[in-house]
Amino acid sequence: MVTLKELAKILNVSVSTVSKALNDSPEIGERTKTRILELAKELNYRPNRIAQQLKANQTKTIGVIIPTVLNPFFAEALHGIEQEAAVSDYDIIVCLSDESLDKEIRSVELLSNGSVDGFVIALSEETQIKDYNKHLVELKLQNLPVVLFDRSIPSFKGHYVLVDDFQSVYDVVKHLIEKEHRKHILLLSNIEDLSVGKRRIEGYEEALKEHDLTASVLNLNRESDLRKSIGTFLDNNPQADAIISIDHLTGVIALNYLKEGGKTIPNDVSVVGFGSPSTQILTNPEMAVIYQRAEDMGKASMNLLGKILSKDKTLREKQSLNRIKSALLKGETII
Amino acid sequence: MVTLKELAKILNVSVSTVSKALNDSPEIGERTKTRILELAKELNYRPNRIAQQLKANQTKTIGVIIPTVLNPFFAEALHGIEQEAAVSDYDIIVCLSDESLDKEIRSVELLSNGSVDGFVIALSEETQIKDYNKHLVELKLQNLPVVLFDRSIPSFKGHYVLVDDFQSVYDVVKHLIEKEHRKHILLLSNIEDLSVGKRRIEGYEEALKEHDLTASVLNLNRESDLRKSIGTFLDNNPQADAIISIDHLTGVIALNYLKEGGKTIPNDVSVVGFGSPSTQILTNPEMAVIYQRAEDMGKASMNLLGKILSKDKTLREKQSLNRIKSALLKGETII
DNA sequence: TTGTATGCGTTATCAT
DNA sequence: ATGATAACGCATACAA
Repeated sequence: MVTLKELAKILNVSVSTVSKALNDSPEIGERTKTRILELAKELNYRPNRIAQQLKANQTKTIGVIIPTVLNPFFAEALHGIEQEAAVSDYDIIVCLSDESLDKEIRSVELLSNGSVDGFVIALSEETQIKDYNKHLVELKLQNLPVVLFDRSIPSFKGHYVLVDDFQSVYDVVKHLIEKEHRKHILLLSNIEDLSVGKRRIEGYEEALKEHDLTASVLNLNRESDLRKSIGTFLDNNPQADAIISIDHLTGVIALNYLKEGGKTIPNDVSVVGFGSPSTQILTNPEMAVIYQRAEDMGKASMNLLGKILSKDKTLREKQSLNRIKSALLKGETII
Repeated sequence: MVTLKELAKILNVSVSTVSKALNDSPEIGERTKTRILELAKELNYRPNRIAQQLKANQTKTIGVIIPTVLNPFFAEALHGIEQEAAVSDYDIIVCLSDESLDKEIRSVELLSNGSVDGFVIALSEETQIKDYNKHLVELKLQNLPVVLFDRSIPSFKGHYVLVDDFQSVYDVVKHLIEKEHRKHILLLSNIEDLSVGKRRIEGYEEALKEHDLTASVLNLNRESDLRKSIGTFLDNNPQADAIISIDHLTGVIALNYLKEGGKTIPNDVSVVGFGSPSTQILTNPEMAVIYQRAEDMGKASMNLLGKILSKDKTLREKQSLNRIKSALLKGETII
């Protein structure tokens, strides 16, 4: 890597002159400026980012911790985060928790040592179940801003980006009942342990209750053979005229199963799932989906974090704090 | 952030003593060591990663540049990369090229300024089409190791992690012909512009040629309405008794279309697609898939890069190079 | 056993 | 207009 020092040596000027010239400081004369600029270009000089980060006490990097990237929802969210980060010149460091609290904690610790300026996190399933918050509190203590999205835990108050899962399912079920005159609506889930799952099921139950219909929920979270379980469930509920799936998978499976059983979709049975347009293309007729705007949530989260980072005085506080620290260490007195 | 300096101040020892103690140097006495360790723990001291990186001229971070994370193949590959990186204590910075050469170049430039120790890259479609390699050559020049996976370009020689796409498709088609006695095998593709797409189509054509069968390929790369195009194509080829899809999408669509048209899968028509087990769960009966071991490729790529990084003398060279540089700058003579 | 000095590459303050 | 110096936080060769 070409450094300032080398440029300075070659041109017989001081390092600070080179630095100022490259930063287009008005202090430097035009002639020397061009000389320096030209050489820098020729040698393809690029300021060492790490050194800049150390100096500025700022990394322009965000830590992103999500459960997995295999789930299309998080893949899309990550895409949104990356896009939004790019426009603000932020890099993202990605860690995957695999739905494990332990890995999540380790990732937080790994990155909260100066590696990043802030975090965008989707909590792991285990974190939610255990309602564990110490690692998040620790970040707060260190003045590292965090934005949580999609999943929340009661014990931690902070910046959240969430959609109203209760309302969205409630609305859909209400529509099925009132507009499509459905009376036997089944709910399929493999995410009932998650906060979003719970909320969605509540929305379903509430809508049914208001119309004096009975709820029928199939929980598959720890099920391995999804298709078999769903098949059995559907066979046991032949009167079903609507299915609502609250994840991105069970709806597709149910729809295929029903079609194979000779049902016409959506005439005989309405099938509504969660997901995004890319989920829909896989079924024919296209399954109705509650459009989970994962990408938008990602963007919104990153955007929020960016605002916090720029507005927050944390940065300036850090800077001045450092001055104070230095002074104290030298034994000076602070006014 | 708590620093060495602060710990030193509090305990009335020097910074280097603290540093050595925390790195468990045998130079330091047991008593002082424990004192220091305890305080460090109490104040939750964590070495500033950026400073360490600057000092060591090494970031323990890998730049990952992939076209997108919305395509399950790359999502899985990323997952593999992350896993493998984690075991070697590497962080990964992820950039998405969106299949654009321009974004890919920018990402490379963004990260090749000391931010990362090496790269794992899946080239963008545009990069492949244009056979552009300057940014990669530039990395070589800077001694930044690169591992490319899944997609190759003729003009760049370097570390590649690829699967034999020709062979895999060739084998499958041969099997369809010889074992399942299929005679009218259609190929569906929406990736014919990519190197992998080309190779797969060649494998298909070769196998057909050897049996004197005629190839029939549907290229959909720039098609917007996949389902409609596929439907028309299938309608125009009613004699088809096998479909091979060389991407992760068109096979699923074709299978659903055929089933709806009353065909029995796989009795009437065999359908084989590309993808992974998670693709299969979406269709019923499960579509046969050529298992694209995306995760393994990701792991292999990262693993290879890790080996290059550790074995390569680059590091030591860098170190000694720095000494030499320093010496030269001071005007000293090198022996 | 502990401390001093130096350097990683950059930027900013203060002299000249 | 240019340069010397210090500082960011850490690690290490060298002194004591």
